Amino acid sequence: MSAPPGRVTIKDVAAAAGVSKGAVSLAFNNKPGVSGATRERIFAAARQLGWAPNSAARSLSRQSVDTVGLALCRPARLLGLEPFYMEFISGIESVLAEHDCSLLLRLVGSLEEEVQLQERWWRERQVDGSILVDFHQDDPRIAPLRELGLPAVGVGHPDLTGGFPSVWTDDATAVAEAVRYLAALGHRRIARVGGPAGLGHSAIRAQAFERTMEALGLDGGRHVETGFSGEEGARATRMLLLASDRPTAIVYDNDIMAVAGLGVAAEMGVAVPDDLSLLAWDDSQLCRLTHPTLSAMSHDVHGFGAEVARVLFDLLAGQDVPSRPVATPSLVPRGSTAPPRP
Amino acid sequence: MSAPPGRVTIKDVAAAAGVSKGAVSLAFNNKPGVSGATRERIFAAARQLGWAPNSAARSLSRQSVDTVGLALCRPARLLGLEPFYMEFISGIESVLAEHDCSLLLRLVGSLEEEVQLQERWWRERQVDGSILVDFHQDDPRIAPLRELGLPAVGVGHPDLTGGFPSVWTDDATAVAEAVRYLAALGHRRIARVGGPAGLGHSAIRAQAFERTMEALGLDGGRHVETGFSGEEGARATRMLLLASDRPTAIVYDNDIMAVAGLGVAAEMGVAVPDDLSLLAWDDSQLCRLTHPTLSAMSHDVHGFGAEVARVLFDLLAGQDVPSRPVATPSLVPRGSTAPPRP
DNA sequence: CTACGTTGATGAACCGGTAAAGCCCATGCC
DNA sequence: GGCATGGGCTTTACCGGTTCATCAACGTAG
Repeated sequence: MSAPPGRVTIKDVAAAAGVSKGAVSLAFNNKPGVSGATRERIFAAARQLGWAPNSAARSLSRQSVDTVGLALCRPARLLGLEPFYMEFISGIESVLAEHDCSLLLRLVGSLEEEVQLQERWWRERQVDGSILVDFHQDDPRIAPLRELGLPAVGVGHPDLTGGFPSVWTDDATAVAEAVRYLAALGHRRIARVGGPAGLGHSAIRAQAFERTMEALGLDGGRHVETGFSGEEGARATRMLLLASDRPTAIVYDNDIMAVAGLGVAAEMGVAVPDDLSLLAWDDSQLCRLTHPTLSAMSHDVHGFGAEVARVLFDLLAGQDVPSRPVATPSLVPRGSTAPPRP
Repeated sequence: MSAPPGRVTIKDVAAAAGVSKGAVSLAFNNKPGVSGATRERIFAAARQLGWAPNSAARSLSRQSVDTVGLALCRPARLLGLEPFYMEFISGIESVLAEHDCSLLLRLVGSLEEEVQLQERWWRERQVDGSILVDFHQDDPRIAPLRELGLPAVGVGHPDLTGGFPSVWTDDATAVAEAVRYLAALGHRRIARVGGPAGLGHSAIRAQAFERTMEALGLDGGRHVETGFSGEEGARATRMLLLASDRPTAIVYDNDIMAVAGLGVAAEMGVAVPDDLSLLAWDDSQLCRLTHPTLSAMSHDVHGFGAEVARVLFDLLAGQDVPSRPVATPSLVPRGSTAPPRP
């Protein structure tokens, strides 16, 4: 017999290497107190028995679980479509992996449900900390989770994250850039199709949009606040295009809605970009697949996620973590924007 | 003082309720041996102290962690685009949640890396079992993971999953339906843009495609095996459309490539569906956003994920689990398919 | 009145690691 | 030679639950 299959523990390894379990623990955690030779024997024994330290036991004595939580609160149908999240998650994971840390992911139906979940995660010590996304204005998660003492970093402007250290993109500046660009092309009637009104970054973008339009002396740009789904984007676009003084340019809050907008324009026989310019947000590969290709406000979503994870680690390490912005999204002009036809 | 903040354990609850920790444990696990009155006192104490059982401690003695693993092995950029996975994951989670079980998700770069990861997960008992997806022919994960004794369910045809109980869609039948439909419309030159050749289900679909074409007496349909990305789909489409006897219909292996194909057709001035019919796979919202809308082989991806999770639970419960198919994808005709122009 | 079965609860032994204190021996130094 | 030093390893006490053998108290049947 070699491996007593199934249940090999540190004790077996210790026995096989002829040392105490303390020594095995030291060796496996790269701590001083074991000679090179012994260390070798221990590793050899472990390898042969196929042993790795039991994570539950380790968490129990270490008082940390090397896991962080992320709850996403949008209908799955939407999430699947938004290239943003997978990319973001992959960025998070790239950093977690360096620390041998895992991501606990959960899709929830409402913010209240998320609060429940985060409370359980934290009370049961299933996570060392969490990442909070999609802040609403006066977000209902803030109070209970702060009181709980959950270590968490917020993704969103510091004004929104209510004291949780945050990582954010400067959407206001990006919106201004987008509008100025369209205005420079000669557009006067610029519209915006945004996400849900309650969502913090929607509000920020909406305000920046208004302000920039005003600053440029353009009449109150119309904006429609809707969901993030393609269907809603399509409906909003249809509405805008049916109005008497239809806009000559539309800025969308994500890329899926922009794709939908493109579809609607085609369906209505409105030429893009000649009769209508479209500008997407959260540039993903999708923007390069359509015809015409979609101009977009592009940013490094993977890097964004990675930065969030880094901040969380700093926080967990007990550091005093200041909120910090990541690079501002920048305009990538493609085929869907052009000067309006005179 | 009420809550000694941070570290309230079962002992504190027991003390507060005036019982032993054993009693608290019994109460919280709904086991007999505590009277109704005591049970009440215990719950009251726990609620007041904000206590929930520490998951590490519980896993340690229970010998199970209520967590299952899922590793996805495609570049993040792709994953984000494929609506399939998020939907699939959400299906998995809907069932896991019922069992208070969590999903450990990880993106990996190669199958070898996945093997490493699964080994670690299992050896360290971070998971009770795993879900394996994207089987290749002669998949290199099978041997090591079977030897390891990892409880896992495979997503894919039983021929591919090498002894792991599997849940699968009958792609061969679906492909046949797709081809027959196009043939019935009058198409003679039908092409297929498939996923990577190594991928098991690509091979199955490819073979079914060939066979059906043959059975219908159509000349060897051309098919291109490529990646799953939009860019690759676009390139493949361009290639097909530039050939001397260009196809009048193309079947894609996912929806993102079909969208890309639509873009290419537009760019090349090929009218869809008049000059070219397109048929997507893995129907998602995306297919309804384009113009024309995309006909697709549609299936219930959420339900698929849920079924996979159910099978895994059965397996973990020690049942003997037979492989089972879920519903075959079925054709949803939309605007991108029509009889070829004479 | 004793024997017996139940119910409600306790205490101690685990689960499989980590961490800190302790022990032994070789060395260095005065 | 005596004594501090420290490397190498063992011992032991946790971590916070679950589980099981045990026991007291309280009917209830014989």
